[in-house]
Amino acid sequence: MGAPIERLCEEKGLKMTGQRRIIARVLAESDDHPNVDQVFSRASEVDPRISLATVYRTVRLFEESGIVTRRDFGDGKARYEESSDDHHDHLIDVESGEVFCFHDAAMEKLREKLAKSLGYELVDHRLELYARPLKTKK
Amino acid sequence: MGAPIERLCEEKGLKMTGQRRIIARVLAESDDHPNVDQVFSRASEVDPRISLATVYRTVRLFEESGIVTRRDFGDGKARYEESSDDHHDHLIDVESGEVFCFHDAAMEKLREKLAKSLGYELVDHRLELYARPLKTKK
DNA sequence: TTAGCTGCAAACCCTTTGCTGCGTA
DNA sequence: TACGCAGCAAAGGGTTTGCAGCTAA
Repeated sequence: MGAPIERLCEEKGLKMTGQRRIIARVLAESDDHPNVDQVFSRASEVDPRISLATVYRTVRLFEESGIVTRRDFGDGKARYEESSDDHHDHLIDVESGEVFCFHDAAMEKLREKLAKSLGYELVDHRLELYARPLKTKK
Repeated sequence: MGAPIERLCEEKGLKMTGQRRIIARVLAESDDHPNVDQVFSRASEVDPRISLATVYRTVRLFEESGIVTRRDFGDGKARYEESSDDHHDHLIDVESGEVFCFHDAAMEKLREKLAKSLGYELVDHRLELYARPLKTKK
């Protein structure tokens, strides 16, 4: 890990700057879908001279390059996660705000079927479950 | 129709102003999930003196009162639709931008099951299918 | 009459962008 | 060296809000 980003910058003729390296690492090490402010503060811990504008630019660059995926869980702030092959969905714990990923094949199939039955070909989707921890006992 | 909003304003001790009546009617008559600008321009056709701020305030008031539901299809603008009992989902035609509502019981059941299997109780969800019309023939 | 509402414009928040100096290749 | 990149601050787009006058009840 760490390598893919540098390889990609090469491929695209991009310069591998210190800032990009740091932001890439922050994103790779975060599994909590951080928003830009969070990426910014984590990157700032490594190098306090990084600016918010650079984080915005870099994160967008990475998104356009397919390295990261932008998410939007309805709080008005974009969140980012490393791109992965499995098209997973998210469960948001409404009490803690934590986000969990999951993948369900049956659901995926159902989505395809549904779109087709409506005369459409699925190109993307968004599924978020907002849920509260089950109280197994009082 | 039309009545429910007035009844609700009474219940909440709200004044039934001309603006609210117009905005309520616009929302009731729209089935295309308009954003605030669209509500504003439709309301302006009825009474050009209505301000954008009033539309924002009213639409929010209606949302808090449960009369309308706010949606967010990822374009950065809130969209509104009359609240309904069926928890339907949306299919967005990525070519035309049109939005269709649908409801699928199997999917609903699957969501509940999934949340439970993760140790959660579902309180809300969001499902959007972004799709392209099937070309049945050239 | 009066509490609540509207219009206007300014303020907010997140995000993008123009410009100038800096650093990678 | 040269072009791309970073930092700063200002601008942008959607949404909210402070204030003073207006209006439904």
